[in-house]
Amino acid sequence: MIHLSSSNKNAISPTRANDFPGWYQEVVKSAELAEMAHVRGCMVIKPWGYGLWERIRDLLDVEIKSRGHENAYFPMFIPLSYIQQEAQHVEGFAKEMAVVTHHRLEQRDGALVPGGKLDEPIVVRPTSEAIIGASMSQWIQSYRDLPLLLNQWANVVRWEMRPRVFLRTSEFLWQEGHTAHASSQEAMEETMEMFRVYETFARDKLAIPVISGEKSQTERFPGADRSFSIEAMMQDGKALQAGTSHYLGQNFAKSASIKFLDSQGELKFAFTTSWGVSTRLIGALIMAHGDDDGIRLPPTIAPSQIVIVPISREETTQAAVLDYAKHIKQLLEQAVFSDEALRVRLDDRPIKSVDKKWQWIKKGVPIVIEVGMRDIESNSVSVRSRLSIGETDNVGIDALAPMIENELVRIQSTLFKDARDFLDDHILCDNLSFESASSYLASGKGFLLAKWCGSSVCEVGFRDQGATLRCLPSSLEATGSTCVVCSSPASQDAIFAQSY
RNA sequence: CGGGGUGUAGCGCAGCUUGGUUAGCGCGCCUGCUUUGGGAGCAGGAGGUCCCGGGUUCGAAUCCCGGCACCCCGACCA
Repeated sequence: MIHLSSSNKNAISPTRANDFPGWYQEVVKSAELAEMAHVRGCMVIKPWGYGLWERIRDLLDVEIKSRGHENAYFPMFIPLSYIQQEAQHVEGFAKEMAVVTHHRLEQRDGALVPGGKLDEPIVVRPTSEAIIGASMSQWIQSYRDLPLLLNQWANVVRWEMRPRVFLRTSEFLWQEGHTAHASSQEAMEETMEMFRVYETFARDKLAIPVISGEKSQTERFPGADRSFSIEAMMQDGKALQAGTSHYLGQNFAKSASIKFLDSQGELKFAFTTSWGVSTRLIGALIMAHGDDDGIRLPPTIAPSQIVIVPISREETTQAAVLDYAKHIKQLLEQAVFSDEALRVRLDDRPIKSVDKKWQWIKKGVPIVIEVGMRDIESNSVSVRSRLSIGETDNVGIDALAPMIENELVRIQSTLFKDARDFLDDHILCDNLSFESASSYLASGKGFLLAKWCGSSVCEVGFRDQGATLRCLPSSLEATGSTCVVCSSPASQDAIFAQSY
């Protein structure tokens, strides 16, 4: 190992410890992931950030399709009357709906003003249950038409009060699955199946450990009978809902009239589900894995896993170094990580190599390979892992491909392990008094795993501490036997935390 | 929509309290030389409606009034 780092200076500031929100924004900016657009609450997703979304999309799309779902596309404009059909749905989304009321602009006194008022206002989809339900009602007549398994990759709009890039923007990208089934049991199985897909995806692809569980009644999706979420922990101890799966029962079937004749000739309402993850996952990646030098990307998700930086300041050697770099690129593209060929990028931009190095570190590329004349002469390269940016490893070409494959595996598993250790270290599961639990939650340093009696009064017992009931975990058990809020006998386990 | 904060070069900021040369600094950018496996050095250079509008004044980045935007903390949420 050669130690090259001559200073303790971080690539970005502030640090996580000094100012976590400021750090988050600086990571987004310095990694060129996105920037806020001039339209309030909207973001411009830049190529590197969109590359992350493309990875998420491509990997998840395989999982979705392999379970029999087909992609389709529905309009982003929804007639107001469709939205009005499901009462809970209306209540949940009305406050954040963008409404289109005109269909034309007119010149008036030198300014463009809306003209052509619509008879019925159109809302921009905040989610597509309503409009997909309308199609489902036409497409489904018989039990032979079921199950109907759809998914769409789309943008949605929710007029948010307090936008934060990737975490809460007025427009965001997501995937929304919508299915209809003949029986409650089958719909419930679908809900759980996709829930497990998200849980596994977060763990194996994003390297983010999650706590999965059912949402309480008050936290449920508007219009759902049951909602399930995966909750990830950010490095400031707050929870981030990273994916949801909903069992909608017959609520939307009734409001959209999704009916079918069963095998006995009886007309019945279908049972529907919906499930989604969004560009918020990129925010989760940042806050789960980032360090004080920027984002750190799990190799599975990195748009480029390896960046090769040629080092050749003398013009006479540039061609040779570039050729060598291309050779290394070809060599590595034969190697494999997670059943895919390595994604290798050669950075031959005409800027200083040391600047390139720092740029890629801030962008979270798992491995940067630096090559120069010295490497050519010794038939080797310098390998710098994102896990230890201050050192490089000199690796002979013969050993390079397997070494890189191993290092990518190590990075993927280390990021997951570190995140899991952090999660484990920041879940308090002692049997606390209400006062102790309150002060712990108010500090915002982690999750509380505690017993809950199930009452909606106790559910919001930590409202003053800024904490809510995140989910009722399916695989964790709290100590004690009484409700952390009211002290009456309780059997349900609950995760309380501050959240994004 | 409440409470606080901030708007000055691409980015980060100083100057404002107590109005007074040509508005500065660091980083970045451009040119040249030096350096040449490392977040380099020297010299020169480009880049500003000091958020917008009004007011006070001989004179406003600075004081006053009114807007707007962004950030942080709440209420709301993927």
